[in-house]
Amino acid sequence: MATIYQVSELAGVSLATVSRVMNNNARVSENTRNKVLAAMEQLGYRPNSIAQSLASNRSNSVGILVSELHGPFYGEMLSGIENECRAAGKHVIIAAGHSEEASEKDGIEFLISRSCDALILHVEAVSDNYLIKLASGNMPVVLINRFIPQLADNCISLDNELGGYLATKELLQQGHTQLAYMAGPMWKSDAKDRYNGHLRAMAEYGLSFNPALLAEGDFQDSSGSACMQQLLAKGIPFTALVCANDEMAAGAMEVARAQGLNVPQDLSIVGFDNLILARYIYPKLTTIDYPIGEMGRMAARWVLKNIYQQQALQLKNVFQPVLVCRDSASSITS
Amino acid sequence: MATIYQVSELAGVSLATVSRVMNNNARVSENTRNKVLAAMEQLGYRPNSIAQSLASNRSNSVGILVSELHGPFYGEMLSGIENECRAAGKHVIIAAGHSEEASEKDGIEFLISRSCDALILHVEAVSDNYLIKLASGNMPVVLINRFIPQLADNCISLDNELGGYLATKELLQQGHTQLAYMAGPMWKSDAKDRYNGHLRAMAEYGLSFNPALLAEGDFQDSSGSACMQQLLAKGIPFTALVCANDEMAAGAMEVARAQGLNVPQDLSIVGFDNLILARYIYPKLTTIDYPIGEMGRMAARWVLKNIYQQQALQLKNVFQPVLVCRDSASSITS
DNA sequence: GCTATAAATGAAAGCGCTTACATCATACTA
DNA sequence: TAGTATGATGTAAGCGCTTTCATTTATAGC
Repeated sequence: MATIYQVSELAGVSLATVSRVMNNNARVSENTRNKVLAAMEQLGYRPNSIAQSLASNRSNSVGILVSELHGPFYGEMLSGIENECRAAGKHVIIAAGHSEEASEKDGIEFLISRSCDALILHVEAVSDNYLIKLASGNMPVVLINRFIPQLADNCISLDNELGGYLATKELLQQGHTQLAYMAGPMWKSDAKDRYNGHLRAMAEYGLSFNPALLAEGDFQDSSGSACMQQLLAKGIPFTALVCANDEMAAGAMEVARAQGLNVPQDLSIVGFDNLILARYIYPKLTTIDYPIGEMGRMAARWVLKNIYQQQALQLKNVFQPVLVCRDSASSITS
Repeated sequence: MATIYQVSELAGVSLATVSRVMNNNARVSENTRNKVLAAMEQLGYRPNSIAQSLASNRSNSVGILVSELHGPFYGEMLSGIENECRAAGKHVIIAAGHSEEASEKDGIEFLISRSCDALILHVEAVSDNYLIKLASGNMPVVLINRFIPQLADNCISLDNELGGYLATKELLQQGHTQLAYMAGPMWKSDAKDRYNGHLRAMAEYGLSFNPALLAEGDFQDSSGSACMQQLLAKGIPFTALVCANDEMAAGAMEVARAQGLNVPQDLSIVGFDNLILARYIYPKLTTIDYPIGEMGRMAARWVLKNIYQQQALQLKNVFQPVLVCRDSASSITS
């Protein structure tokens, strides 16, 4: 690999000059610039970005931490971020936190040690305080899917409470009065918020919620199946089920079908997230759209604007969920 | 951020010694080691990996290029790689190539300039020659889902031809004789191989394939729907359909249902890949398992063994696809 | 005790860049 | 024409590490 030194030699200039034409941040005469470019071309020169980072203390790369690399949710988010960054000539370094505190911290430290210019984090296990402290350092931080009042400007979040409310309201409007709720792990704020939205809608319609019809899963489809079994086993009738995410809804639907329940005739189901799979499931899932790709893009824009001086960009911190009507929920037929 | 120099000062040793205890690659007396560790602890020292990379010309990170960051397929693969790497203390830098030649090359060059120790590539648009040339340089390269004879050792691939064969054979064994085939884009080698496997199975059963019952899609679900419409529009009867991947199968199934066809009673469908969604679809999709997560892990192991000297690891280059029987294919009922 | 050998440590030269500062033409101003 | 901006380029000091080589110190043999 050619170095800047060889380029400067071939072009007959100093390395400072080569650096200048590379970075385009100081005047260089048309003539020398051309000589340098020709030399670069001839040598197939590619700047060593590690050396650039070390010298400039900037890396042109943004660090991203997600809980998992697989799964439809994170893929969409990563894709949104990467698209936006690449278009701006920035690169991404990705680590996974696996929803465990130690692992999340470890990932964050790795990204920092990698001299990222900013961090985009989707973290769940780490505490608010840790993040507040982190953000008070030199490393710019953006939080996705988490809202911390003291860091409001750095948070790109969804109004989960509203989402839970909308999901439930849809069912209520269709005349259902006996609803079950399948929650995510309640220690996660999004799971709790969605549940609170549910309760608000219920209250608004003057319905009291039967705690026996609440099941807590872990956002995976298998727990959706398990929870559904639990709920049915209780023998308390319900005509509608709101699930805290699509994957659990899919698991639940499978069990329902296995037990001879028709969806939506016997049981209406509403999900949350609007994953791709919501369209594949049969019947197609009515759900709440979570614009995670767009939110990823927005987090990237936050970085572009605040770190890379792209002033023109418009930012938006809180996204509104929207109901997507498909086939899994219908008005009560009995 | 503390530097190695501050640590050495606090511990009262030279920076060379600090470096030695960090890297654990030279003898340091128990006594000094403890002093250094204590100093590190006290300062909250984290080595700057950029500087480490520049000095050592090793980065402890492996570069990964995938076509897309979203989608169930790549997520699984990335996850497999990341898990294996992280367990070994290596990190991943990810770029997307978007199946376009320029973009793939650009991504590869970025990863190289980032001083990755090795590259794991899932590329489609770039030529064999380019890859052969790349691999002949200093940068170790592993190819996933692509087989190039000259680079056989560096390829982790699936026997796609066998997969196509197995999918078709399953249908043939169930008594179907009128089969349609929905291919992926034929310029991609995996699409072609799968199709060839289909032809082999047909030939083995003494059936000639009717070219009118071949449709070429692009591996997306929307093209699955479009192709299905085309096929049905021709009015040539067929009782079974083999799809070159699950997503197209999902699209096709939707159209079939819309046209009043019951799966599998009226039409048997077999997919390929065994994505998560294959389990969610109704009826559950019979398909060919593509162990992409496992293959990602294997690619990572290749790197660990060949680059990071973890000799003990066992490698495997070619994976065998396996039929997964579910509900979308059944013996002919008429 | 004194040398031969090995173990522990330090000094210093990079790795490939960026960037503050110095230098040298050239073009204006008065 | 001297004096001064101004633009173009070069010089050299780092950035925070690794690693070679030299030096010092401990260990052992006799």
